[in-house]
Amino acid sequence: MVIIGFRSKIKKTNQKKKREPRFAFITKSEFDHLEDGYRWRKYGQKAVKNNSYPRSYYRCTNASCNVKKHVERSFNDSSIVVTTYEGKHTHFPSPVIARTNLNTHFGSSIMHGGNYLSQ
DNA sequence: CGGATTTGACCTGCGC
DNA sequence: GCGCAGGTCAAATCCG
Repeated sequence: MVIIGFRSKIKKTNQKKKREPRFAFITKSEFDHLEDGYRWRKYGQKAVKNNSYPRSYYRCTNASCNVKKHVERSFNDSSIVVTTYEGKHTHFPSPVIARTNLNTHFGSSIMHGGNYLSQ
């Protein structure tokens, strides 16, 4: 029996063609999945050496949205997670527009609006 | 039934 | 040239 569904996907070696700006946010929450107005789908998880906690990779579920989100736990405070957004939302915020009310529930979330992440 | 999630395996790039 | 690390995708599975 031959192996079906083999990885025969042709990927362009141009992966490093464009450098998208990255924005890092510090969010205080013990939950990795925070509702920021969009729906995220986890597509991978890898452990980081600097941190003893695994890093989660999320991607926007919208077809017109090519935004990626990386969620990593803080090394000193396991209650703090570092959310890094990569790319920009090119679609109208509507997937979770009704969930905006839920966003109010996250009053404990602090956002250090600072793009201290230098590319 | 659909959507979302999980884990494993594979690929690429870089360093020495 | 080879090895290592990091990153991503696919398929299968589960829940509401």
